[in-house]
Amino acid sequence: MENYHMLFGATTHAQPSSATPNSYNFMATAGTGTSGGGLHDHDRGQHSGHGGRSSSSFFAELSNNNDSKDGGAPVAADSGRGESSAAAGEVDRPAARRKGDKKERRPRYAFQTRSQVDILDDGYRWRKYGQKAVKNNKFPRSYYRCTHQGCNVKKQVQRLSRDEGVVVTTYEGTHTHPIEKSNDNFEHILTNMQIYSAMGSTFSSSSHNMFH
DNA sequence: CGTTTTTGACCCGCGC
DNA sequence: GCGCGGGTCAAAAACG
Repeated sequence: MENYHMLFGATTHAQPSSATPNSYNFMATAGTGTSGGGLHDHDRGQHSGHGGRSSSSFFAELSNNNDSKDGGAPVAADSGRGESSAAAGEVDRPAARRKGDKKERRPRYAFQTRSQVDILDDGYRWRKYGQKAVKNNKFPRSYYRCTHQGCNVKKQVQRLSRDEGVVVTTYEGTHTHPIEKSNDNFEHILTNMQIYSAMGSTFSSSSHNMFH
């Protein structure tokens, strides 16, 4: 891979924000509240609020547990995974994990950015665990997961085939650990970004429509 | 040498 | 019941 990894301003790849203000479309989806009801917000947004508002405020949580099938991705807990351990010893099968489990909240946040690079550095460390091509898009979708132990936050990045410059990043879950890198970085983005339109819950109707 | 990326296979829910 | 579409895993390669 290339080595543009650092911050935004420093990287040459990042388009000079001076001339072109990055445009960001921000939206949020509800989080799979399987158990219905529930969904307390609690306060997990403890991101070291040094300075002004913490980044969590940016990801306002939208809990519209409406009925109507959830969005295009049934993101149930990660059970499944039968895997090829067949011959190997005994890996207990999945199953046994339904019912009213209390820990099923997994909010999803998505926002659209206009940038040359797919991966925006949000201060966390991500490990790519998959890449798949989706049907109405020319570019593949990349799946990342937070490397921190116990942090099951996932993120997927996809670029629109239509506009190469538009990248859709979808976060899933909430980080349960402080950010490794400086937060300023992110704040800087926030400051520079312009939220054009916040899409409501309607977004989750079907993923196909959205990217097409 | 450890960690992350790559990449094909597998799995699962849903629609037909 | 099968096929499609999408998400995940895991082994090996790549990278530092």
